[in-house]
Amino acid sequence: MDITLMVKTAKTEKILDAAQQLLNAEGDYGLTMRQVALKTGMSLSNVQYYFKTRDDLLKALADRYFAGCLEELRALEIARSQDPSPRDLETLILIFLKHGWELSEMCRIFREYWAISTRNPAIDSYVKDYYREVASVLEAKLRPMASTDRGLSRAISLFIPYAEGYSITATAMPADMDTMAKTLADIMFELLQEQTQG
Amino acid sequence: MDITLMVKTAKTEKILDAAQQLLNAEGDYGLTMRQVALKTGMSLSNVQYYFKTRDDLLKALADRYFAGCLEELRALEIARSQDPSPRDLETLILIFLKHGWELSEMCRIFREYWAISTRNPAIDSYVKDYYREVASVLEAKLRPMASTDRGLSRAISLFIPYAEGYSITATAMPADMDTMAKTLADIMFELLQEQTQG
DNA sequence: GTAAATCTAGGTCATGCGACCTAAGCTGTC
DNA sequence: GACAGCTTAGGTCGCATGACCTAGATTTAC
Repeated sequence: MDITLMVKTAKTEKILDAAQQLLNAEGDYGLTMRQVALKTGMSLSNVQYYFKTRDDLLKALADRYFAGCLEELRALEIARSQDPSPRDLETLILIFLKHGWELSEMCRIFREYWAISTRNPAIDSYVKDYYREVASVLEAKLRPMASTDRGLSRAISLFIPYAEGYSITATAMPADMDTMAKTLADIMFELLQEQTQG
Repeated sequence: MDITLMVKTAKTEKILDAAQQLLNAEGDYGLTMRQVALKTGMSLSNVQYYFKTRDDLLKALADRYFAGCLEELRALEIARSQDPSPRDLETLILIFLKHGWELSEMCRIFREYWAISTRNPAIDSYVKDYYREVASVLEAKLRPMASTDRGLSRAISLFIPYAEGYSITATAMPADMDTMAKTLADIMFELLQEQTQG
């Protein structure tokens, strides 16, 4: 086994971990090569040995981060009762909404990427691909419950934007989280069950 | 009439205009006192005379910006036909979704504020107040179509997060804008028309 | 007309940044 | 055990930033 590669990987991961913490706590411009060096206990030039430029680091971090989020999403199981009901969806929906309500680390980091992607084509591409993949994964998960592709497609195209937007607006909306989880579950269930084109 | 005040207001507005352009084009950290000075043709210290610190400028800009957005929203009229139908809502919904699809200047600037608000309590407060006011304005506009407060509240708590999230995910979703506008109009109409508690 | 306020300009300061360069130390190979 | 490639450290460079200071110009008030 190649020890060198292990060490290299370990250091790289250590740098990315520190970078992620900084992005979460200090934002885009709080993530500097020097702060990463400080946080990892490495010298600046050593960090720069593994990531030649800040942009390289930013891209590698985005790559790893989005991949991790997708893995987490893929691991999510949807409870399926014998008799399909909106309840099956509610649990899934609540997981997403809770993230947003608590402004989890994930939400904070995504806010940064949304802003960065506005001016960084590489990151923009990562973000776009990420959401496409989220849609694809959810599509696969919900397909067993869906009567038509059209209903499935609409249910997903409703849910993903809602969940992302919820993480921004949650605490300012009149209806509370449980109410909205139920509401959304009912709506999505209906979309998934639709038999004819409306 | 107080000429001094007029001049002061004019310069202040000029600075805020430049700051807004910078925030839109270059993001949070592209908005520097020096760049504002350059853009307005003023000296750095003159800009700093009107806004002592960068943070003051950022807060004043947010204040003006959100107020402007709300004014725009209040000016929006909802077409009401004799016979209420989802169509009445669709036009309104499309206005919001188009902003997101085209990643308008407004969307870009909001992305910055979402990120900034994560680490700046003053801006966070502006953002929260803004969305509360958006909810309140929409509530007033849609109330004539609503049968129950509960339905109204849920319709709004569905729409606002969706619209914000749509500006992020739009181009990655399987269903297109027109389809989703129709879908959302139907859903909101149903929520507004609901007679009994679900 | 003069004194006070408002406004404008120029300059300086310490700080932090990314990129780059050079020279060591380490490690595994032949 | 020598050599080559990978790894680490220290230092420097030019640049941009926000905050601050001082002084001069302009306007307003009395």
